[in-house]
Amino acid sequence: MQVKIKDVAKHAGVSVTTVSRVLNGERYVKDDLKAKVNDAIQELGYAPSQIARSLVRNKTNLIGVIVPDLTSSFYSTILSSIEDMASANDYNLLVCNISENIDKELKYLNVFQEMRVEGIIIMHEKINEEIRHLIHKINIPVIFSSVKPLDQSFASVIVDDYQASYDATKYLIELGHETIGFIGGDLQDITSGQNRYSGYRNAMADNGKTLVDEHIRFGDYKVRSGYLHMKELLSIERPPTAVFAVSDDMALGAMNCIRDHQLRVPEDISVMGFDGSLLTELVRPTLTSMEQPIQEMGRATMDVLLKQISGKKIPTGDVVLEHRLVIRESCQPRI
Amino acid sequence: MQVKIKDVAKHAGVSVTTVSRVLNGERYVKDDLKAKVNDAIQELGYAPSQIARSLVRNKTNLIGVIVPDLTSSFYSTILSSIEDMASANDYNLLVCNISENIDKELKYLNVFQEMRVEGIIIMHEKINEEIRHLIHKINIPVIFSSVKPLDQSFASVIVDDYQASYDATKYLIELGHETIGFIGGDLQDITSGQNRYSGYRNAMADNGKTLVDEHIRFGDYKVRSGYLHMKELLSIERPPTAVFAVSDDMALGAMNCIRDHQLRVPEDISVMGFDGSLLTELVRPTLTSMEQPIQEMGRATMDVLLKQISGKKIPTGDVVLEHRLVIRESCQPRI
DNA sequence: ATTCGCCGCGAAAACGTTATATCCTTTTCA
DNA sequence: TGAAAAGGATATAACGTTTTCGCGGCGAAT
Repeated sequence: MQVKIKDVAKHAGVSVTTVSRVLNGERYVKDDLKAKVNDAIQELGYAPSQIARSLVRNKTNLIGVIVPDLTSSFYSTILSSIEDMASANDYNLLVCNISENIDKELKYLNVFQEMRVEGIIIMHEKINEEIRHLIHKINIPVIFSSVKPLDQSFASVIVDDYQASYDATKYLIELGHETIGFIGGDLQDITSGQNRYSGYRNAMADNGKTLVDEHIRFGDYKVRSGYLHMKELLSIERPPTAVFAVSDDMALGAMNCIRDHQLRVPEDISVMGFDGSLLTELVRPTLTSMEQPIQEMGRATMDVLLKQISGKKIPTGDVVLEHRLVIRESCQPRI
Repeated sequence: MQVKIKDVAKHAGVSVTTVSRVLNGERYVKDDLKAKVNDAIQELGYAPSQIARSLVRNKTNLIGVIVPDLTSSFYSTILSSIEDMASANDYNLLVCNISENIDKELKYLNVFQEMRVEGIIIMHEKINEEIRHLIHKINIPVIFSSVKPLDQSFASVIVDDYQASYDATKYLIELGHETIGFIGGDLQDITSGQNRYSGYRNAMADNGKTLVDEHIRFGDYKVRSGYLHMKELLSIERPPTAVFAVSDDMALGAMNCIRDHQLRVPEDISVMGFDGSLLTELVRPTLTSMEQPIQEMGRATMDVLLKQISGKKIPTGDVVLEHRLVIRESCQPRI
């Protein structure tokens, strides 16, 4: 059986209350007693039970995180940054990896509620009515990181996806490309689906480029999806000279596909990514990408959440971070 | 304030005990009462407090995980697999990302103890005396995943790193390579440092290849490290015609370096990786690699840990999984 | 007809902490 | 000098559950 505060008290010859005082660094304990208590703690190897502590303090120092895919470079980087911030603020992370598994998400939201987590971070926006309702019901601060759900009542930390996509497309246009393929995300996603698509459309239209239906495809942000859609783009009569994929993973897939068709990036086709994940520097050619400040996104997420938890309501629901075009090797002027 | 079991009891007109019985699916509750209780739970939106439950049951359903680097494809894949198994067995994961930060590890081990986690998973082997001592002291089942520390008293799930490395090297030898560069890990690591190095050495010696000091280098498993060490290998007079890096990340770094020097993989230099991470299929050329069964490793880890937790002591401390050479494009016969 | 055992329920005692109330000292200050 | 304030310690009541125990009622077995 674990040693408990009572044992420490007995061993040190003081009351339980005094031990508790020493543990929590309160005043009103003389140094000699404090020393005796600390010795006892040391000797018995006592570690206070956070469970009991949480119960009486009504505070768990727990934060629940729902990640769509742990193995994705993008999400794991955000998570890593979130973990740093959490640890620095003495919060612990309960993580759930829902790989497209909607049931698991529902289950975990319940677990989070039962565990009395103080806040919840969600990194995807495909929330159905049931989940939306549940989130509202449980009355725990929730923040969306890197995505923004339709429901305006939820806080979120994002970039301006529309503008970022607009800027990325514009850059390709400025390089002289007349035809620019687009590999988008799920149109049911507002943030990364619709907004990025609109940005692309409007940049094209504003600059007098015609939108070709054949050049526009929608994937699921993953490498394989980028590969397959690129294959389709290459199969049409006059493939675009540049391709904008709304995730680095899909951009990588596209690059691989292009190479597998004996074409070169960027000489034959320029490829632009989105996210600024670690991948961009690991692949050859290095990937020009519309970068989200991933690290900062994690930090900002925790920042806002911690404020929500401590009761300081955030004035606006959204924190919009700056996107940044990082030019590497995968895009070049149209010759 | 949260609604509690007492409120449910009052609302349903029964005793607290009865509500608890319904919650835990015990017998001895008549159907009509059960229905009334369930209605009350529904109406009040009651979720039982795991905190209180844990306290009285002396069981938290929590498992602590210490990951060296969340952003690494290898670790995040193991973690993802561990999470799946945990979730399936109604366990929740408390994750800690220690990026070379030894203090953070110490801190988290304490947190794990205070949180009364039922088991701890550690994915690195650089544990110093203090940590070793602490782990022994806290008396919670601990298992090492993908690594095996010197201390034989700890359980672990690994591959036979020596043999895997031996086999990988032998494959390169069989391809006709006379000179094979080696980019190893930290020699202070038993599993991935020493064992893999010995495997390489012995495979070379057993097949009459001379070991060239200049061809042997030691990195830190990361992409950048592979790049830098490959640069050194390329700077010597007669670079090896094949290179074996003991992580896929380093192998990728090596490939990038080779390409940046206007050489081709595998035509000029063959590159062999280790791990079988997702990267292997994402890069071009695809990476031949000595694959660890990453998914299974996560599963086996949880499997053993759960048995340890339930008190069924595991006969042997180690579970050794099968490694497998997966031949892709990055290695070819020496011409 | 009495005992025995299972049902079906509730009251109350845990679980390991912190918070509250209380009590005795000692110090401070008018 | 006396009263109030502050310091130092304790006993006890929470916190929200599960578990133990006990107590009727009822059918079956003795």
